[in-house]
Amino acid sequence: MAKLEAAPLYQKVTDVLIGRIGQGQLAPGDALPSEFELAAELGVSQGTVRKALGSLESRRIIERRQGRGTYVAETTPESELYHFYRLRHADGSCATPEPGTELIGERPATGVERALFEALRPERVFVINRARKVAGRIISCETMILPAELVPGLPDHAPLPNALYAFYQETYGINILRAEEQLAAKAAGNDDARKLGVHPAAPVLVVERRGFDIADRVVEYRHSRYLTDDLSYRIELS
Amino acid sequence: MAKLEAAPLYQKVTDVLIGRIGQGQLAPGDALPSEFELAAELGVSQGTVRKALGSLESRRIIERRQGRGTYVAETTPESELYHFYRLRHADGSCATPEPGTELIGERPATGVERALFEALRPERVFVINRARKVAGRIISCETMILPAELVPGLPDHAPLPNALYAFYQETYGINILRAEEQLAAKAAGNDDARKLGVHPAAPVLVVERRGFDIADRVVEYRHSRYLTDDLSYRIELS
DNA sequence: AAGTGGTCTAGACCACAAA
DNA sequence: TTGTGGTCTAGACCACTTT
Repeated sequence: MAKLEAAPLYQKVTDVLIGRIGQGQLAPGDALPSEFELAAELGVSQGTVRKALGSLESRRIIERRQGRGTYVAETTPESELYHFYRLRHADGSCATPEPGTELIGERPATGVERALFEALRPERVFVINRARKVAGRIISCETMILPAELVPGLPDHAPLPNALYAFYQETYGINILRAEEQLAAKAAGNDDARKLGVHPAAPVLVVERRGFDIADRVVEYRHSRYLTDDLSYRIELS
Repeated sequence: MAKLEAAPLYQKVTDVLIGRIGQGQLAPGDALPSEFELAAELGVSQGTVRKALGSLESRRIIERRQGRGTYVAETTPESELYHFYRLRHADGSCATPEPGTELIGERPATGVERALFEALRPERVFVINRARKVAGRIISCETMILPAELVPGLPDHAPLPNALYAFYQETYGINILRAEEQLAAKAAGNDDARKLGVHPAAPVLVVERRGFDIADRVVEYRHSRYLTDDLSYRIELS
């Protein structure tokens, strides 16, 4: 016999809900139907719906509050800052960034970029270059690259807010749920040294990030260079 | 009325099992009783035991295999290498390290160290200094500090194996489940430059790590310096 | 065939939030 | 008071592994 019905029921429920959220049928902040309503609608028991909702909650796609209901997760500037923004002072407190310079451009995607955004294979990309300060001193310069069709009219929103991921979500319904990063210590080099106001041989922390959306597609590539003389990049491995 | 019975039943079941594993009553590799046996023994339903086991599995404290049973997780050198060892080649493959120099010492704990290992407040600590190579070239030097009472007779095991966390577990029953890290790019400085064979101004990736055991106590402090000219430190944020 | 974990159901009761 | 999610139970059946 061929192997049919391989996926468990709760997985199908999960997929249905991810589909609705991904398509914008359920927007961030919206309430989901109650467990019993979903169960009736999808023809499964409440326990099965619960298991699916639990899985979505653990992936921070939804939020559940006893007595209130279940809601599509919103990326608030505060929560975003603490999830993917890792820069901290020596005492462990968040090194809140201030806006510096910003530059937004559009150009055709290179072959490398089309391979990177393989699920979307964009013709064109937007490129954001920006620098940020902490306590008045420039501490980072970053380059963000996004498929143009995902974020139409991006330059119209300049200057972009500090918490970019919350902005992507509010404006374009793009929800970055996880990221893969490669870190290295490098000499600044001439360009970055000028932007950061340091010597070209000064060590900088170079972070390459790929940001993945709800469907696990790469939707943002980010190349950041940080000055970590007084700050550190704090992460947790588990 | 005072707030009693605050913790849900499955949480208590989880705690009981963590206790048994933490005390060595159940050692890595051991099979747990079946769900029904645990349920009968603890006076709860099988579903409640399942929820507790699911929580332990998601924290990688146990492993469950359909048809086989439930086992206390073993940190194999392979799995450890990929969980907490983050160094990768440019193509994404694991940069398998080779042994370099190694030096183990013992000394009284400083005040800072007693504060760091606050749950244990050790009188003495072991200090491991070692360098490692990739493709014949020294790429890291690391300092590990552990409370002496946790790892008695540590120097007798020299030279220590490459996968230290698996060694801690097999030899001392210490299971490091998660870690917090602070990363920064710094100039090598004279000492590290000599150890790593680079110029004192060369950029190195400095990683400070606190390793937490099953009871969420800090059991290892690690200070690593990596050369990231050809390698990168790869992590996932979620 | 026997025993294990994996899925699914149905229903009870509790805790919390809002009207 | 009503409706929501949170906990807990009891039992059915399935899938996998070992004997």
